[in-house]
Amino acid sequence: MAEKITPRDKDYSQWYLDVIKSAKLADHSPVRGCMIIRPNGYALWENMQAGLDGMFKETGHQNAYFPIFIPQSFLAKEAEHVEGFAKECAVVTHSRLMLDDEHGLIPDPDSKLEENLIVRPTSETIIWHTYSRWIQSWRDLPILLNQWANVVRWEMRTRLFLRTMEFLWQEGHTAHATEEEAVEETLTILDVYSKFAEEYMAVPVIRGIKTASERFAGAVDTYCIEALMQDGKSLQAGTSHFLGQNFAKAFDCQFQNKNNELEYVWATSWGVSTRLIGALIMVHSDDKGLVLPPKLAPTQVALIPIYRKDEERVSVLEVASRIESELKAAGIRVFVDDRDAFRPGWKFNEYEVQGVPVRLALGPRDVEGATVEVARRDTGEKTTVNQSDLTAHIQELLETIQQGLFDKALAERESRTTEVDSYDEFKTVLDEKGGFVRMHWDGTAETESQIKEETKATIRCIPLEDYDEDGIDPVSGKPSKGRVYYARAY
RNA sequence: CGGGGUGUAGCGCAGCUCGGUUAGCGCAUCUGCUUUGGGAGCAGAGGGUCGCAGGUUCGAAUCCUGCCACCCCGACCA
Repeated sequence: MAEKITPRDKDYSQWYLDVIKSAKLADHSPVRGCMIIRPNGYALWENMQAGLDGMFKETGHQNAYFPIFIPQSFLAKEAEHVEGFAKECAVVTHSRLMLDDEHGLIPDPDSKLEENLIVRPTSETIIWHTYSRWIQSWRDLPILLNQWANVVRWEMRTRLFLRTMEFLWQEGHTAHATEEEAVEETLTILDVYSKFAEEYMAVPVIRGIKTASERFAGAVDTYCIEALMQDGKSLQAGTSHFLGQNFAKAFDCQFQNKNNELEYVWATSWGVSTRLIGALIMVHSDDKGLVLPPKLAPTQVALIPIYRKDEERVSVLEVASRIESELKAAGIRVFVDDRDAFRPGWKFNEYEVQGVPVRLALGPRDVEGATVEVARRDTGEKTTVNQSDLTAHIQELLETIQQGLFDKALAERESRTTEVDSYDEFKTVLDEKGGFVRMHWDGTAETESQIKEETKATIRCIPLEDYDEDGIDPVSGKPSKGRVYYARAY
């Protein structure tokens, strides 16, 4: 691909799309708002799934699968839930097509369904319908399930990975006997999400709770992790909801507790999606293309053999293959690109654009001196390493890169987080610097929506850490219990 | 749904104002030779119902009418 990537400071959105395109992560589909996830993108998703899935299982969850179609009547049962999702549902009304002389292929009017089916925008309704049949006693609780699935939300404006009409995600749905246990579950998952974001994705996150206006439709409380992108905008990277007894009441899901009383079941739901890939791109990548953290990179090390004559080819490939075995034995995901159809320079560029953390070059000079050229994707730094030290060196380097990416992202976020005590300063910071702005909030929806209207900034969250501090909301002049995180967001 | 714009090769575009004979350019693709330590060079080749449907005309990518699709801004978006 001879395509140039638009620099970030010229056009950030275009840069984002260029990175995705040149790293071959995804394509636009013939259907507006949908995306084709290409092998490079899907491999990344598989690594994310593997990491998260392991953590879910460690915390006692099991996977299950519920159907993609939900009876329309189910969606009507929880009032706030309907309001939140009704405007963005794909509806199935017919079961077959027929050939019409005038119009060609049309839905067969005779096949109209008795009840419309909704393509799930999320699965609370069908799952709580099911739970109401599974749960009778406190002995049936808790239920700790997760499912990996696709969902559809008919969005007006879409962007690859960040907001698509169909996306892949995991959704956890748990049922508990007590409020305390459900709240604890919500927070356990928030921990899992922050740990995953920070340790695997190398993306630092703010953990917090959403205000009423940003809350999930049907939740009592929505906890979230928020990450700051390089353009100073915030991205909600994961949410964990305490649903109270709302869905249990809507689906009549009661159990007999230890006191022999009937009680509604307490619920949580939580999810992260392919949007995480968008976050990953926007936090680490640069004007040369994708930059991936080693823990999630499908290929951690790309080895490029260099040769001219046939006898060089033989000797170089022999060493390359030995290095490949050694690295693989150490659990490193290495790929030897011995394709003759492409030249070394082209390959160097290819792996840079695709974000492979470490590139090795091995030519006749190296074979002679028993060395390898090692290049880092994140810093561009090149060194020459003795073949005998290579495996240990790479292992250490991958950890260094992983940590380096996190440290850099954290430093960036900290430098872009500003505490302000006046509305004027708030606006100035937002326009000139972007990022998170920590300001006192009086806790009212009025102030929140006034600020949103005037500045397009929203309260990303009320943070769980560093919150308690009495003060005054500079917009309303009313007392405040602490500083919240404001930002313009995706 | 309101405002603006665009449909010509896989992708990006020119040509349209002022109709004319074989519709062109860049990238990509294919073949051959030379190349290979940072996106190779040269030579040749393949690839098009000009968004769709009508109309005007000897003749339409070009003019007229209708339709369709997509994009941008706004509205909307847990």
